[in-house]
Amino acid sequence: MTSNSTDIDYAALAEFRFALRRFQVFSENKAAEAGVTAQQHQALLAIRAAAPDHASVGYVAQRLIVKPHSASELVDRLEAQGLVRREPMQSDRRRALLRLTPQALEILSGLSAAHREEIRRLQPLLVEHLTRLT
Amino acid sequence: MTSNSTDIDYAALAEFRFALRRFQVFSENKAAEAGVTAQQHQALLAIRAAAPDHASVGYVAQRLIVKPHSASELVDRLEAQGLVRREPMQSDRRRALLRLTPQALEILSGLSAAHREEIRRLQPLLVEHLTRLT
DNA sequence: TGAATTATATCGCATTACGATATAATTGCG
DNA sequence: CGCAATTATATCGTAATGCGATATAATTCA
Repeated sequence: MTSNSTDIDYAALAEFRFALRRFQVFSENKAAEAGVTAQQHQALLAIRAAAPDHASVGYVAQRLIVKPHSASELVDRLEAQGLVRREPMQSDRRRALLRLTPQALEILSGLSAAHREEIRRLQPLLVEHLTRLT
Repeated sequence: MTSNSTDIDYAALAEFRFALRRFQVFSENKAAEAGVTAQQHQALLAIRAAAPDHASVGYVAQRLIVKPHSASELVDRLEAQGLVRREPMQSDRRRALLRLTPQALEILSGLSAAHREEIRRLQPLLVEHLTRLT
């Protein structure tokens, strides 16, 4: 019996998810080595990549796809670690403008370089999985 | 000033992570609609994709990259929901052979079809991000 | 101006993976 | 062969984190 396009290739799906999970574990481990959690790393990256003076708690919530109050708590923890500072935003005093400290910039630089290399390493595998599933 | 290969493209990294995060949220939502957590879905998929009679607690731990006792707890929860049964393994009585119930097979079938479609939809975007980072 | 909306924050809770530890079964070395 | 080491799984208490519900302050707009 031959397979057709409506058969589900569970093995291919499982392998794809395994590859994604390995990347996630790599990322968690690198973040931990740098002294932050994976979510904190993502927040630092989102803030760094935001347009100048556009990084706010709400912006972090949007980019990490978490509730605004969860982003607020995440930023609390980053602030407590000295990685982020909240400044009042001149244009809208409800919003907190988020700034990365030099320490955060250094951590993010190292993590980003490591991640870029890992993504380069995984790229062929991921593309192959994506192609197989398409 | 032009960029060189050692500059870090934070925006590209952030966009890639955002795309991955959207897929993760899609997956969590679909799993929740089907009455399971994302981890439970992954466990069902891993068990389904395993070689016949090779699915054990330890196998789930390997494929989900969690500690064996975490996999044991995950399987506890699946068993409590009637999605997995533990059978004693004839060849090694330390191991539990995991079997999916008909209900689990049905849930997994629906989730897998939805995920395959979403992966097809996201494929060009993910490949573009991967290419940009390479 | 006052009601509705938006942005952020606080509190208690539920979930879940983990470390430490335990137990049972299997393996392998002397 | 027999016991020590290893392997597989399970249990318990804990820590981390995102969420719902709720609160407060600032802004918008009818």
